[in-house]
Amino acid sequence: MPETAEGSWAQLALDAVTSGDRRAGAARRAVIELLAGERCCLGAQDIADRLRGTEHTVGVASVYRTLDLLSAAGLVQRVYVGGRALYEAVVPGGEHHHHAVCERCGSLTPFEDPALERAIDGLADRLGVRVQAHDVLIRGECSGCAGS
Amino acid sequence: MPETAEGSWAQLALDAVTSGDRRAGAARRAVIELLAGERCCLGAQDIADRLRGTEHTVGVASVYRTLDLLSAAGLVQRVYVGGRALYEAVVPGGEHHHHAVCERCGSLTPFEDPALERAIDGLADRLGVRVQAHDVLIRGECSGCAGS
DNA sequence: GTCAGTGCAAAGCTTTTGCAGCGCG
DNA sequence: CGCGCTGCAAAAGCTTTGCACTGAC
Repeated sequence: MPETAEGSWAQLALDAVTSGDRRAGAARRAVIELLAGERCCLGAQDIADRLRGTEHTVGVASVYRTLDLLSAAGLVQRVYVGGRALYEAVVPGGEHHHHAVCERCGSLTPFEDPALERAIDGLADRLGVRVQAHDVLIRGECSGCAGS
Repeated sequence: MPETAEGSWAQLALDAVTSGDRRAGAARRAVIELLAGERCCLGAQDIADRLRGTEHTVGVASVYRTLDLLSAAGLVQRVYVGGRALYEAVVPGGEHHHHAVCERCGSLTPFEDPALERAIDGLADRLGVRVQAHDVLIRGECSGCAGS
């Protein structure tokens, strides 16, 4: 989904996955294509299931292996919610967002907040750690569920 | 570990666990006692293992059941790191902190930051969600590992 | 032609559930 | 002395690993 000046996320992902002596098989291409066209987080099993009926069935193992590769390259963000891992395409160095999960209906809402990012940046110095990444998860009730 | 004016966290936990028609068996007492004397996060399996050699062996199932109870009462905080759940005693309404995990050595460092809390509070209004809780996890390299 | 990638199936882990018996209140 | 709690073991998920085979380069 996200576009950059140099090319689409899908292109970046393909590059990452074919760098070195790596090769781009059908499974990797299929996973990347699906992820590129998706706006919300997906679980590994979801990805395999969605690909099952299409031109090429992809095994769960290949999904995990591809996601590991992309995650290491900083091209997918791993979000743990409710003990499960969800994956989402992100452009490294680009805008980055977090999620609010509704405890009632389970819906996931993405959001971004500069003040939050600033607070975390400031923290890095104070703690004396080299921050590579950070995850924020808000848990509560979404506007739809709060009314009932 | 945390103390309040009304009593220790252990007492609060015991109260929570015996409210209504609930009873405090040996397993619940043992888990609460262990958690009360621990300053860092523990996994469910860790808790069961530590209790194995003591006066009373506690089954993993009882550990999970006790943790669920305490979690629902807001007396333990669940932290997902690396796909596993870790548990930690917290005083509801008291100071509350988050964690930085070192990607190199796996060490977990607690921290608190008012600016971060303010940013999240401000977010609640803007998003239109009723925020019940929030998790923040910083991933990077701790000061010890960053040098090498 | 070589060797990385792939799907399937089996294994590994964490967490949940079922159950007979124990023991708290 | 009833009913909730407990430990054990089995089950249920999610994720990883092993392996023979396919197919990219």
